[in-house]
Amino acid sequence: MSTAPKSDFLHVLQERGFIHQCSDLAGLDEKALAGGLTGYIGFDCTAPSLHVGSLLPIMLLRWLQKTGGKPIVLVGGGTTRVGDPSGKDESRKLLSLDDIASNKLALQRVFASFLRFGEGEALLVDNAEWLTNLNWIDFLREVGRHFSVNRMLAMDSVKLRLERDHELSFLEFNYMCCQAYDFVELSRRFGAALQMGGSDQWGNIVTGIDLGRRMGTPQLYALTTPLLTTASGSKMGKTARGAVWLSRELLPVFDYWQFWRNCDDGDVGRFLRLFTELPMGETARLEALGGNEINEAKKVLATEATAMVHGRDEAERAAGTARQVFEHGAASADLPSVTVTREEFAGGIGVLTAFQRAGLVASTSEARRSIKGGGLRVNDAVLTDEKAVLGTDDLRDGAIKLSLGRKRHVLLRPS
RNA sequence: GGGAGAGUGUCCCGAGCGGCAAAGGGGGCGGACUGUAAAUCCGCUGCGUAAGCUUCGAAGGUUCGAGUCCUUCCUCUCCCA
Repeated sequence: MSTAPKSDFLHVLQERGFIHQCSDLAGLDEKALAGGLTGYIGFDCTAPSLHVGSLLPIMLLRWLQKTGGKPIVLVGGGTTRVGDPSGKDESRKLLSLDDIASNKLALQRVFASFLRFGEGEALLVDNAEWLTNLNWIDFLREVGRHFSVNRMLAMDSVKLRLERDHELSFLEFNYMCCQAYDFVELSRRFGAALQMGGSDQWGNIVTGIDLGRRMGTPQLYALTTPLLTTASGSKMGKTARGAVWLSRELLPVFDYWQFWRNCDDGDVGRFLRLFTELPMGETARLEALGGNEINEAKKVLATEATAMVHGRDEAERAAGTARQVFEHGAASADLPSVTVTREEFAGGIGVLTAFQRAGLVASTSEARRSIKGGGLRVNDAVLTDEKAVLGTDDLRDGAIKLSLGRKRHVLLRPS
């Protein structure tokens, strides 16, 4: 880290704070400078979409492409079939092949907004292509003999387990080997020289480099990002309502915008650097805003980060909706909405049911409690009667505005 | 294979003489104060618009009554082999 990187790629990553560890910064810099650096990151397809927790690695691939490199998204179609052992106490149900396939599609869709795919551009490959056809004995003879158990035992992830006498299953041990082998395959097939990932992936990546050396690939490199926690110390991307998804089917664009808008003051600068592509001068200016003014920075952050995933138009619209709702205290037709059938509406809907239907509370019992605490509002009026029934009289511009607290609003419309 | 211990409110940790919808935290949500922030203070945190119903690893049993006692089973941890 003594000398500043010369390549655009590493220069950007360093000044924006993406780099936690690198196996050989100078060597990688040379390689990037020579042009055509191919790097990849692996993603499991266990979930129906990606959430903000994966955003950091995604940004790495994006920067790689922007600075002239070639990013590869490695989908863990093969490894997912085995089941990642790290999700331990849950009885890990094996995902059906159909689920894996549909999750993979969703993954593709998310990446489409971050990377350019096509001839000579970004690539999306599935490790099922080579992993599922492996023969156990052949694999042991050709690849397995290169793994040094001595080395693997010395790795932090393994060592910790052993020292604490925690069990480490053979499957887990092999998961690491699969990942290492992926690196070699990607090097051979596509000339990938760099694998990136979160700091927890360090051991796995380095094992891949080691395997590559023994199996005669060109020099491989590792680069990891810092583990991202919020200023209040919690893990990023999980809220009580669930993960902050990157696809609008799972999380409305407005809610995504709100997620960024509501970040801690202390996170603004870092997030601007990591999750937007604003020039450093601009991020520094915004970060320096104090007191009330920091809110302007948060709006910029929210809009920029949202634009990256959902497009500029959608982001601006979310910003506009927020302005109406929070700064003018008005309803907005663009708030997330939930529809109920006309017949149901005609008969009158109890408020408890209405709020549950809107997804603002999980159960009618919870709705009841929230009413006692004064947290629910109908058309901006605090709700006090849990027996109240909503009907046509409550419609304002064809919808009823239901609110939970100051921030969460949903429109209920008859359809 | 032998011995010791543990699994509690579907977020986590964690008390629980046979009367328990179950102490206490953390987290989360809501309210007040603010700036849609942080900190602080207060409230809520099983389902059910009622009666009531269902929770303490699983299944049985004892009892008017079981998280608590008995039996079997499952899972995890520790010690010996």
